[in-house]
Amino acid sequence: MSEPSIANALRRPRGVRKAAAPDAAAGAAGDGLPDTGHLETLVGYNARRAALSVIGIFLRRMAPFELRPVDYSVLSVIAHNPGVTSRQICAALDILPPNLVGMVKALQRRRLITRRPHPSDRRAQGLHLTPTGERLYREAQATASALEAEATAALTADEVQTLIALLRKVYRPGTAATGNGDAAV
Amino acid sequence: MSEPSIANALRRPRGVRKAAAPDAAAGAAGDGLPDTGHLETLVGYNARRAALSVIGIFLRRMAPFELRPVDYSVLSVIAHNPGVTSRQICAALDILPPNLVGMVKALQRRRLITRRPHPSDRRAQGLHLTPTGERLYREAQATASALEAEATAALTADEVQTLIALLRKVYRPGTAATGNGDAAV
DNA sequence: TATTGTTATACTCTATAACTATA
DNA sequence: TATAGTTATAGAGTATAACAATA
Repeated sequence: MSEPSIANALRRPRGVRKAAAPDAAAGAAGDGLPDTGHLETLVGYNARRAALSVIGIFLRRMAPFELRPVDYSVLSVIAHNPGVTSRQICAALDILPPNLVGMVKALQRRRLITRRPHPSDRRAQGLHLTPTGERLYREAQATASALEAEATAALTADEVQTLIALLRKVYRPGTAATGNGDAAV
Repeated sequence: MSEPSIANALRRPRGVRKAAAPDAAAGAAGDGLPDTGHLETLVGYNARRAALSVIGIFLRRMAPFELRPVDYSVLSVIAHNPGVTSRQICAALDILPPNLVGMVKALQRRRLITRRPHPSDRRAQGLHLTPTGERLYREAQATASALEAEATAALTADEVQTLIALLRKVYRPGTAATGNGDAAV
């Protein structure tokens, strides 16, 4: 109820360039950008900026589908796990149950997903993509791949794989991630 | 007023492990975690998770100083740019001016920073750390370094530098970042 | 006319409590 | 007693409009 939220602790930067100076007060106010050198040595700061950069591109490219990153994530989990329950999605994406309700409702209202009785638990309901949802998800997934390529245009394919592997070692220290997320190590 | 915010577009995941399955509906509800393999191939998803992981550690370790990431960033910019103006901080950290006002007020109320008339612009005021602010920032900076080491414990020093360089190439494609953020290339 | 800093405020996102139906 | 899903709501973060003082 009071803990500063982890997710909202991320700020959103736009175009910091390089403008180091021993004293920023010289000259008129608003001259050049102040030095952020120290912050740029921190993995947290750089990871946040990179994430927000990619998300900015995501929002722009996914706008035609009216899918925010979280909506795409939910659709993706349902697409690859037909019959998955809300509870499972919450656990996988770390969404709190009350906050997922509205998203599922909205996707259902758009006729992208349906809910069917769970085979063995009458409390739960399995989520599935509708044919419309499958079509839209297929296009969205292609767009996501294209957008990722755009976001990482400055990197080689090998560098992208290295980057992903290193990021996983940060947030999932146990797993010795080496590759593309399917097999290997 | 209506555009989905970029910063809040980041969600906060916690402990996704690996539990691929062709159909998640089998078994009782809430069995294992559904497959998130596709999402894990995306730089955006992984960067977000890594950033949130580091931020979680940051919040815990910085709690004694009562500094959120944004507060630490603001203090850091002031510390390394004495006399910097609010406007410059906003530009460097991409904070909107109305949202910085409260932070500056709070830091001032805690006697960590002071505001002095700007030498050449009577509209602006230069921000400076107080001796108290300098002491606290020094400790906070040491804690930030320690916390970064903790957050990247699974990586070698070289891997950390590689990771930072690659992240910079994502959010700052122009700059051929190679090293530690001070000099080089 | 443009900019710095500010107030007020609306909107979005995140988190907690509490309830129901079922296990 | 515990869990899936839900409602309601509190709290934190992000965004825009508009203003006074100064450039």
